Amino acid sequence: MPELPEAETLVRGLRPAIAGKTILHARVHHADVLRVPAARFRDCVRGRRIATLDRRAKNVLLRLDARRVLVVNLGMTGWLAPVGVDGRAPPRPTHPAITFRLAEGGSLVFDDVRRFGCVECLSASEWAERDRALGPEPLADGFTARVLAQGLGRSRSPVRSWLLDQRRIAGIGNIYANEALHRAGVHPARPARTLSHAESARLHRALRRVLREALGAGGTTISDYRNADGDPGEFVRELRVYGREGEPCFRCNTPVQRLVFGNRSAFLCPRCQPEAPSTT
DNA sequence: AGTGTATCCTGCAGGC
DNA sequence: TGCCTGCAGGATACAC
Repeated sequence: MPELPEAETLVRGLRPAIAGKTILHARVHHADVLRVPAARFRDCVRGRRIATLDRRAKNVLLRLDARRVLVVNLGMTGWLAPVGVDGRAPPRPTHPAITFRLAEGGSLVFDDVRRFGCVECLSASEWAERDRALGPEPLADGFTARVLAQGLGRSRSPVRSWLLDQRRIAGIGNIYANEALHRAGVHPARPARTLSHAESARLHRALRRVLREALGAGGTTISDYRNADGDPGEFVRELRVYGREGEPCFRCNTPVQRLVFGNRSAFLCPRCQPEAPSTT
């Protein structure tokens, strides 16, 4: 569910409510979202102050004291809900996996229906190693059209698969990969290195634009995603291909096609996104 | 270096 | 009403 815009929206909503607070203790309802034994996890976070909240790729980062980082990968249905913090009353989490009780009152609940999410308490060096393995942030200043073109140029994999690979570029998921490819007029199955300069420049623009617009709309909610206030994202209204199989392309009226490769659905307009390279 | 497949888990929609 | 299948925003491991 959550890609970069959803994780970022969640962090922005959580920050004022959670930053500066202290974790009294953690209660583990479902240990399968952890990667270490529950007792070790609880010891790692107990009594720690949450200095700041950040995002990297699709991960929510809670920077704790003692140089520890609580890394929350939201998976498909993960959500962080501030419950009873500063007198707020968002919708109750339905499938709590971890509850962080806060010393100042209330708690932060990691809620996850499918439990594909993952919560880890890492040392500074463990996090640094993880961080290094992730590709560049697509909205950062350093992510230029040239950086994208160079990355694409080295790979034979389908460009949609390339975009989903967090080691190559961070934070892109299936929705925004498909939406950016449609806006750029690039077929998702095209081998990455066959994109022309014009195409990779268009893809660069489309990616940044789609991510920024989605951020402005508070992300995309298909069914589960909620921000820190429990509200859905509005970008679903702006989707041009994702989930629109058989419906007309907004640009040319050709029915949107669904393809399956890399074990995931790809959505495209066969007319606007030709299989052969184009230079226009 | 690729790709297809399976896995983790729950819920929902659609067909019968 | 129930039962079945397929599908879902993610990430990983495996064999080929």
